[in-house]
Amino acid sequence: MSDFYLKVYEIVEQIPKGRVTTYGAIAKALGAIRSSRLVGIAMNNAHLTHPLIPAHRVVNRSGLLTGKHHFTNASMQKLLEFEGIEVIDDQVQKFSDVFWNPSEEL
DNA sequence: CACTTGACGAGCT
DNA sequence: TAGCTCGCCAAGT
Repeated sequence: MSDFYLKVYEIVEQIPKGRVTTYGAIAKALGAIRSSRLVGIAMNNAHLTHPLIPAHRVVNRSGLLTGKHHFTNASMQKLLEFEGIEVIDDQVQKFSDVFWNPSEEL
């Protein structure tokens, strides 16, 4: 397990309830802004090594729920709405309001 | 071992 | 404004 993965999990675990962040923001917080894809890959493995990780709070830069197909049981949208985040058509509403920047607020 | 794919994102055309 | 290209790199075929 690389440090990158561990750091990704560390950050994702700290996303406050009712807030979301982006793959790119996480990558940036780790000092590898161009490796945002790796964050996605990390999330892909996250459910194996860190089953309780709130991956539903991580969306792409436009607030789109691109990873919803990876959620087998509970729908990503349902989880977000349960936390008070408005989601319409896979798009997080008021995205800029609920956005949590790990490099500024961590 | 080589090639493709992908939970991304920024920049260029 | 919309679409294309490239950087990045792990994991699967």
